[in-house]
Amino acid sequence: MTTPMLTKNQSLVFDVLTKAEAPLSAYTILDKLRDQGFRAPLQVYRALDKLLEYGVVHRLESINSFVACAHPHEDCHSHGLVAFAICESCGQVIEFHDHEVDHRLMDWLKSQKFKAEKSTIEIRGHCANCAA
Amino acid sequence: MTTPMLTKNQSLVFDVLTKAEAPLSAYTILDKLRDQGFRAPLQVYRALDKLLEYGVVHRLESINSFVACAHPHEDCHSHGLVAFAICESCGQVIEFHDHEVDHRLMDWLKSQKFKAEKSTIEIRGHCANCAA
DNA sequence: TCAATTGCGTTATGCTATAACGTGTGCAAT
DNA sequence: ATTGCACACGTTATAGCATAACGCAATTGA
Repeated sequence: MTTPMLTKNQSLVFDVLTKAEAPLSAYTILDKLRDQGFRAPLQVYRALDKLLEYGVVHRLESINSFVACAHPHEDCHSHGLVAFAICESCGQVIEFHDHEVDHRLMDWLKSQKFKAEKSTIEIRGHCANCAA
Repeated sequence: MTTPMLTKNQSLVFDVLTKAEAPLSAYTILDKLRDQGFRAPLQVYRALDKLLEYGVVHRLESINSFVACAHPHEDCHSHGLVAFAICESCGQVIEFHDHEVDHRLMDWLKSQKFKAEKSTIEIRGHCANCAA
């Protein structure tokens, strides 16, 4: 999908996520944008919905947070499953695409006649820096 | 880990999950146990915490729900990663263990010097019955 | 006996997400 | 030009998920 021009709210939310060093919750984003006129959660969620749809932002289900896509120039939908390693100390996220994991899972789903639509692969732990 | 004797609350919660045909949220479990004397969310969450620790229940992060382990006689921790296919129509969950996906992800994590602690693999879509 | 641990019950609170309403703007079709 | 539509936006209210903090009771082991 080609990403269309972002609206003002979408740009504000995207910028906050891009500049962040770790995933942010919707309410954290809201707080960071109060000075820009944001007042309610829906303003954030609506922008996030679009950014997710465009594939430029990912949602991390296991920590109820959002992160800018680490590969902004490619289409995340085109390189299959996305996996995330999330450091529970520093919050850093490493994004990972692997066709082999992808194929293996898809083969299994096929054998179950299961039609996949959305997938989540998230590993929580500690990154190289934080693993004491 | 050997599962110790369950307490009364833990047994009640576990029974509800075992008899359910789909994952249940903590608040749904609470409602089902009001007749048994449950009054507050914490009673459910505390039982769930223990059941998760014992490995007899799984948490589905992407839908904020809980499901009894499909392989109650084995130790889910011993066969590596667990993956779930979740039907968005009927709610049915198929649990899946695959060493190849496991190894592949673990190798990648190792290459990143990332110490994995908890993992989530969840695929949402439609099961064979519900895929129109 | 005393202290430590564990489970339990209760109240209150905080965090996450969406429903439902209405407004304004741009744009295409008639 | 006006009508109708689609879309983004703003606001208030509410629903749904999860935990903090308190105190009590039972158990265990030094």
